[in-house]
Amino acid sequence: MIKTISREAPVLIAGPTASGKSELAMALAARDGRIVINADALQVFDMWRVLTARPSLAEELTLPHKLYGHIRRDQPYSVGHWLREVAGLIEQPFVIVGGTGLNFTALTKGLAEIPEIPRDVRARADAVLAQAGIAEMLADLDCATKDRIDQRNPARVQRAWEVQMATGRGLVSWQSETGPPLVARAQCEAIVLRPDVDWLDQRIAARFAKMIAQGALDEVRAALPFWDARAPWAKAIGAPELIAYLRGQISLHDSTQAAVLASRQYAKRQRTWLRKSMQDWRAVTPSDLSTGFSP
RNA sequence: GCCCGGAUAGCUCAGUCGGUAGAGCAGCGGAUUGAAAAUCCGCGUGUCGGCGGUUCAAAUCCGUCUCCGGGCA
Repeated sequence: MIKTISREAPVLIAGPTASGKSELAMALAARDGRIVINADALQVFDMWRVLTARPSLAEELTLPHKLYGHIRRDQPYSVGHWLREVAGLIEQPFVIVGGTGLNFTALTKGLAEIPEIPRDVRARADAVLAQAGIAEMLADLDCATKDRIDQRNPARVQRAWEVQMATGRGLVSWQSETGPPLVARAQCEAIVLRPDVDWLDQRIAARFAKMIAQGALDEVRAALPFWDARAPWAKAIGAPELIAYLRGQISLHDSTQAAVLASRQYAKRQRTWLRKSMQDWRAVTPSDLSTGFSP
């Protein structure tokens, strides 16, 4: 199957967690001399290698990998940062691989250029939401924005509020000026991995057991002193669960069960995204894939 | 063998005075323009353990059988 993938065209690989994306990306990188660019929101953080199933040190030494583990926990990071970094990397042959649907949407459909939200605005937003609630925030938004966003979703309302406060302009107004995409879908070999659900569930469970065997607990223990459940890096699946174990709140068995469950639920959400927004991508069943790659 | 308690959705359990049942979790479907591994929305027919009986009407009352706990022998 891998022989049918273009050697020249840019390659995008999306798919749910644990579907074997990285392996395919590395096989293509090795075959065509491509760099591997990460499109996964959690694999950018430096403190997680095992827990986010980042390529191993050996793999990173064998093939050029970009945007993996390069963000410290105190650095702000988002799709916008990611997209700007990608823009500086695509002069050379590449394969972009990851499970974050939003990143691929931003890449192939464009992202509005909205200034970064200052820390103090974020802090103010957190306070308003906690003390006054969503209704208070909605009152500060323009009609067009209110109509567009999901008013019941605090994360979406807060984002709109922050943009309004930081720029004096409505979110929808900014979004209406979204420019052309960085990478056009038409010029790419776009592949979406669609594993059988039962197959994936088994892989997820097996992979978490492997993570534990490979030292995931050490990684989480190292993060314990500065643990902040609200921080983006703390959202890595398995991190809150293993923290609870290290704090003696639950057993390792229960912690593992909870992490595996959270992974499955994440995969479910990814399936919904991939199904809808990657309809024109080439669907591949990973169990049919034999990449032959080993570092 | 006897006594007590239990058996209701995939799981854990509610269910009043008899009017054929509903929560949480799981699961499924959906949304997604800078915290996205985030965040949010929607979806509840199941031999009420089996069989008989009483009743206009039984998850509910009675009998009996089966299984699971616990106790006494």
